[in-house]
Amino acid sequence: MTGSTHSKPRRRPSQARSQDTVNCILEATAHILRSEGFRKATTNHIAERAGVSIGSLYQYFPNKQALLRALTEKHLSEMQQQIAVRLSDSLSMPVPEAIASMVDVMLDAHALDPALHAVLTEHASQILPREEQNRLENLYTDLVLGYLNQRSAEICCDDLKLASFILVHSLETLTHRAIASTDPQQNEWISNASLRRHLIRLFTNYLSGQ
Amino acid sequence: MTGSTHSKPRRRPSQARSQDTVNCILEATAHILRSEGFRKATTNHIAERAGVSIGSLYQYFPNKQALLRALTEKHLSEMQQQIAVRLSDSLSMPVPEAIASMVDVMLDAHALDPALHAVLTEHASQILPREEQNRLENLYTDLVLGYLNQRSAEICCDDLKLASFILVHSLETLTHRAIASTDPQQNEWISNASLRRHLIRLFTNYLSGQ
Amino acid sequence: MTGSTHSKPRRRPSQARSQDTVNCILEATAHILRSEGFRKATTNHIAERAGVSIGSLYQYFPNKQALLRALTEKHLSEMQQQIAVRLSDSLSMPVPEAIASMVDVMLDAHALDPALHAVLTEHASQILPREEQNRLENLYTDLVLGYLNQRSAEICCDDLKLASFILVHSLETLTHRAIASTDPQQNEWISNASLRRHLIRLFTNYLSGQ
Amino acid sequence: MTGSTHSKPRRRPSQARSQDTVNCILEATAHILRSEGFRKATTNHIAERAGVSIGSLYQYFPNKQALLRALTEKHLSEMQQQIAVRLSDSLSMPVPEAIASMVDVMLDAHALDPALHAVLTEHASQILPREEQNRLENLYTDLVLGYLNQRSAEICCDDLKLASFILVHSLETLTHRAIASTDPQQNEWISNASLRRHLIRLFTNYLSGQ
DNA sequence: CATGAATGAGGTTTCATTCAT
DNA sequence: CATGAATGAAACCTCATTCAT
Repeated sequence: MTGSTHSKPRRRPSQARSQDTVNCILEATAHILRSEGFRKATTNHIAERAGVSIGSLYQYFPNKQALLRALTEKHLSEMQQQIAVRLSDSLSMPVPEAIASMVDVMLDAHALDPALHAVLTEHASQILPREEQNRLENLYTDLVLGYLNQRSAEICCDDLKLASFILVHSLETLTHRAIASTDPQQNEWISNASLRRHLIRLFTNYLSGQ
Repeated sequence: MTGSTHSKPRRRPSQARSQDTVNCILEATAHILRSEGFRKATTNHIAERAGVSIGSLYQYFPNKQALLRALTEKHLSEMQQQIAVRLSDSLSMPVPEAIASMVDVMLDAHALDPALHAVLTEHASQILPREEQNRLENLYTDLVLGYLNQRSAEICCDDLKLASFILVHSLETLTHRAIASTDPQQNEWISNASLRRHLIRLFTNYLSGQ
Repeated sequence: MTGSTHSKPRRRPSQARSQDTVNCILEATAHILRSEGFRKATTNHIAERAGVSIGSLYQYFPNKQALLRALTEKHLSEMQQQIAVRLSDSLSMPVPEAIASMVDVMLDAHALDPALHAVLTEHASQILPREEQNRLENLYTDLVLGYLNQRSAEICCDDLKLASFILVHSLETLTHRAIASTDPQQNEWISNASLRRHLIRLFTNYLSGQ
Repeated sequence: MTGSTHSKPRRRPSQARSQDTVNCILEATAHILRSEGFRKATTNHIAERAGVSIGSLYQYFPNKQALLRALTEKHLSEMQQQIAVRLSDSLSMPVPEAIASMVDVMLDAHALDPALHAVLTEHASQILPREEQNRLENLYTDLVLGYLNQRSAEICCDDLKLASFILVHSLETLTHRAIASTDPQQNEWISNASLRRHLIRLFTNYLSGQ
């Protein structure tokens, strides 16, 4: 029984320490971005907060950009993992259910780490090359476009590409702004339940409207 | 006789020159932001481009933040001037026309200086304190909310505040992304005309839908 | 009497200060290179020794390379100024006198700032791009080659290009090593007079030999 | 029975492996110096290329200087081995043959590993203390001086020490520059055969000239 | 002895800001 | 008021070296 399911203690010790350090650095970066903002995320500050020397940071990340990129990719891939699985389910549903599902998925995904998401999104242009930014955007619009094409019979729309653009971006912005807003006043009055209801209506009426 | 030709130039000579210098600096800042990006907008570079000494720049603006703030406020107030006048007209129209008008106003406003608008928006958090950002946001949502309240009879909606939030933010994002996007592929397929039509339908169906 | 010959006090004050600073930085660099070596010539150390802030150093030189390049060019141009004038005189003399003159010129030129010359020569590859190094080398070989071609009747040699290569490089190395050597033992026994005599004989016999 | 086949491999197992590691590190250093230059020769890079850990490198060399010194000494001793044997033969010949032989020896020695020789020579001051550099230089000059003293009857020269200085240094520089030059233009036109002929004439005429 | 993760002093460079002229 | 030379804190990053495993 070499491969029992409950333990992975045999990983090589050196690599375990490395992975710890890497995680430590990434988590420190995330923490600083969340609580102190982009400008305070200097490599020295990150290393200090991670409890490692500046040299260690540069052992694992060739430069600051790469560190931020790695964090962004990790964060986005965590969101995507959530999203991809559930979205593929949605894509077999009829329009109203599919929209409801999409909204739910998006709300949940943004609830994962809203503060970090806000900072990373806001500074995307300084972290990722435009090409990569577009790739990420198209990832969703293409997914939705595929779905809309499939269901075009139920949809009253002359430009499905534009429709997916509108759906994805307004959904993204509205969930983002509603959840990530650190303004206590706003957070208060936007309940997830009613936001959900409104978003569903916004999109349903848009696609199926007369 | 509002403008006698011979007396005006002599009035407040120093103040006029001051205003010139200030405008010069602001325009240089805007130009650099548009064409070279946020990172290249150093105070020295701005002063050089404006044709004034760095010392003069600091004569008129206590620090870089203040300069960026002033530019942002100028830009937003120019947009608002356009918007406010025409929006107040819209506010007396019935829902469908009002929405069409709002969309038009927004599209026009963003067409004013899209590149500058993109940069300022993206770096808002580094320019304005959150408080000020919220103030600007509420400026629109409150305006729209006021209108929706006035027309609540024609609207099928249980939370007009949330509705105005949704309207303002998705309108803002979608026009912004559609216009300011520098991705040639996207610019190509999003025609203003069809975007306009879709936005109108999105919001009309949302508010008046069953 | 605005232009009296004994004073130049009207130069613009700002530019005078700048030039002072630049000279100060260059001299500090030269001093450190001479007395502490290439490795100790850090930008911070240079600025400190020059009595200016590190910021000032970078106001006048975009980077360390440029500073070293400027110093090298200044040094070489000072040497060349000496050399060029006198060498052009030599080029009209018959072979034996021309060689004697060339040796003298070289000895004098290297006596200008031997320690600095040694360091700059040794690290040329880190200061100048190879292309520039070659350009400097060819400057002399071409000059000598031109002379040899002109006097080819008096010279017993089948390959004047190779001859000029040999002349220039051994002259350069031998004067350089003899003068710049900081080993007191060697400096002692190589008198300029006898070195001069030997070099002249070395080259005269080479060119006019049977 | 000097080489029994079955016993040798077992002798000093650790020391043999040590020597292997040391050679490996030295060869890696040489390779990097030759192909990537002095600046890229970092201890970590060397260790990686040698296939040993950075810790092991420091097991065998107390610091980077010592490593470079060891490599330099190894390289020079390999050159010297070639030179010493053949030069001692030359020293019994009459002047013209001796000079021809010296030139040949030098050309061959420099052809051994010209790229490495170039790098080590250029950075000698950062590798060896001046004292050691002088020791190496004198090694040759003293050898040649000894020969010249022995043959002083055939030589027309008033200062044999200076003569050996001139011989050794110009021979060294000219072979070095002719061979190690990476400038394709120069490499092309300097054929070893004609360089050899010219060097022989240069030195022969110098020593035996009227 | 081997390993390689970790260290941190110190290098280069930037840029908002000040202040003597 | 205008100028622009000067400032220096602070950012990013390197690499020789150490030391726990």
